Amino acid sequence: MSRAATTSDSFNAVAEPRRRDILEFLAPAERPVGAIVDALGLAQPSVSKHLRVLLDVGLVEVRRDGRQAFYRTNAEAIKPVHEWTSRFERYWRRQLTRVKERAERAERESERSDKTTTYRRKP
Amino acid sequence: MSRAATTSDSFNAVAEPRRRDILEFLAPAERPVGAIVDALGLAQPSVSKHLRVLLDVGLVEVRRDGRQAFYRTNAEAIKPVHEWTSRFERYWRRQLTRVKERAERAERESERSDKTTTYRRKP
DNA sequence: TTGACATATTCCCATATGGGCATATAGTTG
DNA sequence: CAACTATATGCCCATATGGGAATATGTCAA
Repeated sequence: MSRAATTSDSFNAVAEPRRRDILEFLAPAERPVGAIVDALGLAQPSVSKHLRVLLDVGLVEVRRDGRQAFYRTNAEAIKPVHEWTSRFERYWRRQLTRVKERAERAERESERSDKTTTYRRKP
Repeated sequence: MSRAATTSDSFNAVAEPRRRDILEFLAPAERPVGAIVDALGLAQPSVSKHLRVLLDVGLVEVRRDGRQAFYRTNAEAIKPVHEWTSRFERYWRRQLTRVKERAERAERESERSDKTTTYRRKP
């Protein structure tokens, strides 16, 4: 079935670096498409397409005035992502604690070796 | 150039619903691959592939013991995503305020019509 | 060594982009 | 109406998946 459509949810829409840039740019105040093009140095069609995706998932809103289209970030649509990541807050806090304890322990006991090892890619 | 590789960053890795499920499942404690397969009802090869992606971006860690591989969520790798979304917190708070004010105003003044309209897709 | 068990890889395929470029749509102005 | 401006779409193409099935790799037990 291939990949899920970016059009379906905020998580996918936000996975695109350029779209994140656009969202940041449009968060303080609404801007016409041309301003985004100038500010981010992207091609106009490209910006329109990204805006289309963002609009489809509700991450931005538009206000048309004459031949211009003023877009603006709809911050509320980012909340779901924020909330999802928040569920892990307790865990990374806990991990930090563990790391600290481990460091202090290592400082006390000079040396030792574990039977099992924990790997992490791309160190 | 096509789409950015999911392998490159947490944002893309987390865009996959199944991978989010896996991360949640592995957050409380490490689990062997088989446990994930059973718990989420996914095919074993599929799980291995998702774990591979998560491992590449550092979202999980492995501890090998015999023929089993115990995976565990590395919550800290989710922080960047959390922090990025946090930058919009002030905006959605502000928006909520605006919405509330608008509602109260509407309650007072019976009717009125705006010159410009704000659209949102897929209402 | 052989066979069972736990994971990881590889192949193949259908689908979804994202970028570049050209063109279609409006809305504006002379 | 014609020329111009601001955006939106359509096309084509290279690339990255994700799932399913089959197979490879590694480990343990008899």
